[in-house]
Amino acid sequence: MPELPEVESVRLGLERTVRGATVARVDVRRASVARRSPSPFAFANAVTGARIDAAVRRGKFLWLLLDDGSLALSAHLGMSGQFRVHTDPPEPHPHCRARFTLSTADGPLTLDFLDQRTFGYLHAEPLVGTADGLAGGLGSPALVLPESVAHIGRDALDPALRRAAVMKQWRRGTRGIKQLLLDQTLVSGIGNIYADEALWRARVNPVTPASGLSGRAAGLLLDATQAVMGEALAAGGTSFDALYVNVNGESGYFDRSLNAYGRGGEPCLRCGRPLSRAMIGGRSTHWCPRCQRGPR
DNA sequence: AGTAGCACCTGATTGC
DNA sequence: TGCAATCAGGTGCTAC
Repeated sequence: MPELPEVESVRLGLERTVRGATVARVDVRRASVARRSPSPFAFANAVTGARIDAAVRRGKFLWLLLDDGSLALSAHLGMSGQFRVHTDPPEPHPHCRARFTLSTADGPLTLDFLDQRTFGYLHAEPLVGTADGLAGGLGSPALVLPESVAHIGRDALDPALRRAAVMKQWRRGTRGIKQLLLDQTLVSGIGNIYADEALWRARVNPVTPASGLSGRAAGLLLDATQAVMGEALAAGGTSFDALYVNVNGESGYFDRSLNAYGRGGEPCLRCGRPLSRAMIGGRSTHWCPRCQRGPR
């Protein structure tokens, strides 16, 4: 779930609460959470004793910079990951996959990584210099990213996102535009909810072959994507239930603003026609058959 | 090289 | 009531 606005809410929370703290102890409660590391012990050893300098994000990929950037503690929330911070730690929740005990100037702090569906992970890895996630262009500065994030494109709200390059990539593909929106190597951070919302807003049918999109339409779609995500971010993200919360366990309320996602059969808020719903590329997709006319 | 399909999981809900 | 099928906000590997 968590898409860019939700992950950004988590990043802000971590930045506020754990920046400057030192990792005193790591308890991996489910070995598979560290499956990208050689072993859970290797993961725990690598981060124990490290100081947290910053919380950084690209798209849905999140990492804590440790010890002046010598190491990244990467995290992906998958479908159901959460970070929760406690000053007075409860018994670990059944979905708690790892517990970090941090020491801070104000005393100990507990950071739990919860993940019901276990698609999320934690990883300790080096940072590598990369070219921009998007090819070409002049003067794109080398970026330092965790190894596992090196192939991910700039995120949709990154001011340095090269719009022209993204639109060109979109229009080159043979897949439907929805699948391209979800391709994290081109623009990152767009997930199934915001893809549907952006397409509805831009009045683009999800199965439109991307090659058939005019340059103007592609630009408007990118505008719509950024607008939707920006609004969701301002609202603290989208959540339908207790599965998606910030580090304090609070939910965002952008779900009140959804126009397409989850509204199959309900009237389009622009034209009143019932919205369609179907599986596209394995993901449930919602659109207005009148406002978002198909390619033919 | 680009793309479709599936695998990875748990839990809530729906339908028989 | 019980049990199976279906669905959920994501990514990455494999086989075409």
